[in-house]
Amino acid sequence: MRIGDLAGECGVPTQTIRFYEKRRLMPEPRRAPNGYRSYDQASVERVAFIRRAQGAGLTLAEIGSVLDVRAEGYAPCDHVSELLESKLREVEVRINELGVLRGELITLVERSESLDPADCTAGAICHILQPGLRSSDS
Amino acid sequence: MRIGDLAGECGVPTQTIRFYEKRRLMPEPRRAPNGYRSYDQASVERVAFIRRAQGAGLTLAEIGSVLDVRAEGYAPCDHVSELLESKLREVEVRINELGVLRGELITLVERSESLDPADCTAGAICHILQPGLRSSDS
DNA sequence: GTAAACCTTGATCTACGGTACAAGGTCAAG
DNA sequence: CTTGACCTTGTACCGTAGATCAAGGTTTAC
Repeated sequence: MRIGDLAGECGVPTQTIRFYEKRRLMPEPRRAPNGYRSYDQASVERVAFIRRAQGAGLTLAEIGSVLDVRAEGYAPCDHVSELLESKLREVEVRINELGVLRGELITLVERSESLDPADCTAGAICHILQPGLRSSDS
Repeated sequence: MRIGDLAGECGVPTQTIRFYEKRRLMPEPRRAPNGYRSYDQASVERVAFIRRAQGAGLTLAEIGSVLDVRAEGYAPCDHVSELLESKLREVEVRINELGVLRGELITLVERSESLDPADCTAGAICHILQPGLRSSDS
């Protein structure tokens, strides 16, 4: 199986396969006598794993660490669990941050509805975005 | 008032002031006879406005559009309202996306707790991240 | 008189995951 | 024998967003 076949089966461009190889996410493949990369079904599974892991929000570096553990002969489950839990916490932190921002935006939108543009002076640029919304202006 | 004074009062580096000028967020300032930039209280307010708008999640490009409207002599309130509402929708979309990801991560973490690492074969790399989680594998 | 602050232009950084050439080698069909 | 689809390597670039630094020169402040 040549690189184009693998790429086609996995739905990624051939360059991406080479890119993964350079980043050590894919092992150096066997080579046909003409120098062409030669892949098998395990390669398909490996690319698919990478894409699934990406879908779960893992970075390529994190996925690489999983593959390294597996390459050392250990089941990477504990490591994967940690990564997933850590990623989950990251996502929750981000959701909370965005929730705070959302609250501030709602406050601003409400303010904009209660203010008359005719009262907006050039010096302030726009009175919707005036100080006094946030409490911690230290 | 020189650039260092302005920067000090606003709590930003001097380079940032010049950067804002290059991006047309700050107007070209008057110059002292020696060529130094010369600022006044309006400049302080302007920088403060930019930082407040950033705090509300607006990009520098969006802030620039607000300042352009003001520069044309109009109160930018309607424009600011639209930006804030649009930003609010963006944030909510993002929160929802992250919520979906969060759900998937939780499913995976739960799965990892119910699976035995001893059952994890090398071929699959890690059985926690196996197909079958998502329904839309079209 | 020297250290700090200012001036200019232009390049580089962070982070992430690719994507696009360019110049050339290999191989089957017609 | 030539066209075209495939492959090889290496290098460079994209795009987002907001800075941040370097180099080389002038001016001010103490």
